[in-house]
Amino acid sequence: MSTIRDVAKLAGVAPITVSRVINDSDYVKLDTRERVEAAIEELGYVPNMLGQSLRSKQTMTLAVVITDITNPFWTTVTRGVEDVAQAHGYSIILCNTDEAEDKQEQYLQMLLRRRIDGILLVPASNDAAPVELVKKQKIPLVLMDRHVDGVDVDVVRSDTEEGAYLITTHLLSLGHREIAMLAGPQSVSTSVDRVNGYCRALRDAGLPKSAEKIFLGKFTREAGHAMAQQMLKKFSNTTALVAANNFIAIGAMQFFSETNIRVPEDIAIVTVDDLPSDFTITPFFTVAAQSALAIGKQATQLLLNRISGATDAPCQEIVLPVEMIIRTSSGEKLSS
Amino acid sequence: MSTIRDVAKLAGVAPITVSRVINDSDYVKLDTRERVEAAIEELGYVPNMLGQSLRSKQTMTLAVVITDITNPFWTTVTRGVEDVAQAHGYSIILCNTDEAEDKQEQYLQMLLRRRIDGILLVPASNDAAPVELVKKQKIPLVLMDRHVDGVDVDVVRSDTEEGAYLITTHLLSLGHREIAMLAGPQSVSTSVDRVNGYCRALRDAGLPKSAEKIFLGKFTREAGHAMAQQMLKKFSNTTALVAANNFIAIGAMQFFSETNIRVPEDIAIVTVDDLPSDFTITPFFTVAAQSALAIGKQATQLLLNRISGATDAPCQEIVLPVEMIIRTSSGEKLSS
DNA sequence: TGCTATTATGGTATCCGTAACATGATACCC
DNA sequence: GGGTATCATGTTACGGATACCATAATAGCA
Repeated sequence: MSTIRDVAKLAGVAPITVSRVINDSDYVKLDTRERVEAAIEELGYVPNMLGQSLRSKQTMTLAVVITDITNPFWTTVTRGVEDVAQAHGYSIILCNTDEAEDKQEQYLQMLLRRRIDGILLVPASNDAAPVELVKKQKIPLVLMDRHVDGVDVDVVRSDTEEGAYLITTHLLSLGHREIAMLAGPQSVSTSVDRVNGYCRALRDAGLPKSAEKIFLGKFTREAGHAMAQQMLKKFSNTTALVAANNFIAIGAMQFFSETNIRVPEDIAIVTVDDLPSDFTITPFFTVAAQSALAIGKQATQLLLNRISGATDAPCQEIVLPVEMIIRTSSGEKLSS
Repeated sequence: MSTIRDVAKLAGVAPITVSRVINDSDYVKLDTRERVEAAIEELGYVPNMLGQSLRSKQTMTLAVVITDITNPFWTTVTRGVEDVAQAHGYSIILCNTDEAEDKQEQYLQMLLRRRIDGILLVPASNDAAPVELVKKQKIPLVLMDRHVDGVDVDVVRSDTEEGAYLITTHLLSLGHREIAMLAGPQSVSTSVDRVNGYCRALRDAGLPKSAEKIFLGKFTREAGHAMAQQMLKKFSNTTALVAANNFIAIGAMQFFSETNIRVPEDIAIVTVDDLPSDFTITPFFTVAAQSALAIGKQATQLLLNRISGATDAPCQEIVLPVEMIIRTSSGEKLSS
């Protein structure tokens, strides 16, 4: 693969002149420019970005560190990131942590070595250490979807507490009183926030004691299945269910379907996070929908502002609104 | 951000000694090593991979060029790529072409500038030019899912022709005779292959003339919706439908649901590509399922072999088997 | 003609890490 | 003691592109 010097030699000029032609950065006589361009063409020369980056201290690369690209929510977030990044000439490196802190740590170290221009991180846990690690190296960082306690850092997320509040309140308004919650892990802020929203709704309805039917697990279909089973065993009088995300809801649905429990007739379900409409024939779940695309786009925009120095305001937390969409899974108003 | 020279100065050694410590590459006295490590710690030194890459001519980076990360099929392919890449110490750069040739071209140029070690490409079209572009620069390249005519290049894909054949034959075995096909674009090999599988099945059943009910569109829900509408207008006696992918199937389903046409009672549907089980409560479609994960993994493995020089065999085409899964959308055996 | 402004091009050093080679010190053996 | 093998560290140059400074040629103007 040829270098700028090869091109220079062939065109009979100095390397710097070739550089000027490539970057349109300075005076070059038309005749010289044409000779250089011919040489570039002849050699199939492609500028080496490594050299450029070493000099300019810019890699034009952002990293997206998410938990799992297989999850349509992160997929959509990533898409938002990619769109904005690409429009500004940045490429993105993709990292799946699988919610594992050691994998996350490993990835972050690697990203620092790569001199990435900025990182978009969905923290695997509430631990501040990884955030500190990145901040110490002065690499711009924006958290997506989840916040981390005790660190000053930019965050772009949805108002997921409000989302859980809305859907729980909806169940209450339909007459439900025995409402269980199937949540995610305690180490993840979105899980905690959703539990809080659920509790607040019950408190506001004067039913603080009901808020004991909380099950902690993971944000997965398997966990939803298992938690639904436990829940029914422990609280058989439950008439409605708040799932902390769509996978939990689907897992629970599968359990109910296996045990011939009808939804919403026997038990009503609401959940946070919609399923992408492209994958569903008839949308079924009553949900608190958040815009994954907006999270990705806004986070990237903020990150790019930090990188360019356009925004030097103190760290901010951007909280996007959620929207409740009422469908069939929450059922009708209870008659009794 | 500190450099190897800063560390060397602080530890009172030459830069190369620091390099030796970092890479464990040569003799270093224990006492010196400790001094260097202390200096690294104190400065928070992180080696700059740009310098390393410039020297070693390896970026330890692969690119995944797919059409849309929002599509669960590509998502799973990407996941397979990431898993294998990560296990071998490679990072991946993600590119969405949206099936647009100009976007693809732009991305490929950028990847060449970045001196990526290898590219995993889902070609946006049948055009050989982009493949030639990459091959000219001697960058290892493996195509995924789709093949391109007239170029010698590695390909890893599913036997999608056979998949379409299987599901069409299944419809025939149920007694259907008026079977339409809703296909993707003509410029994409998987679309053409699936049409061919459909035609072969009809030919084998002695119904060559039936193979005229072919509609070409895109691999999207919207296109599926539109094609289903056209199809019924043109051939109202159709009793069964072969969709070229799951999005088309879902779009068609939505159209039928809007117009009160029952599936499978009024019209049976089969499709290529399963929906990820995590997103579905009760799987509905009879499908020819391919393993997206396997495509990603195998393609990456092959690419890494090419990069390391382990495989210097001529270009190969790896065709993975598909599996038919019979569910409700194809219905029962026709009584008449 | 002489002077400054603009245009056009090149030399050298630098970004950061490491390969290649060189040197020096210690250990070991006959 | 002299010679070789191993250990330990350093010097120099290079990978590819470009910022900075320098130089030279042309243009413009009094």
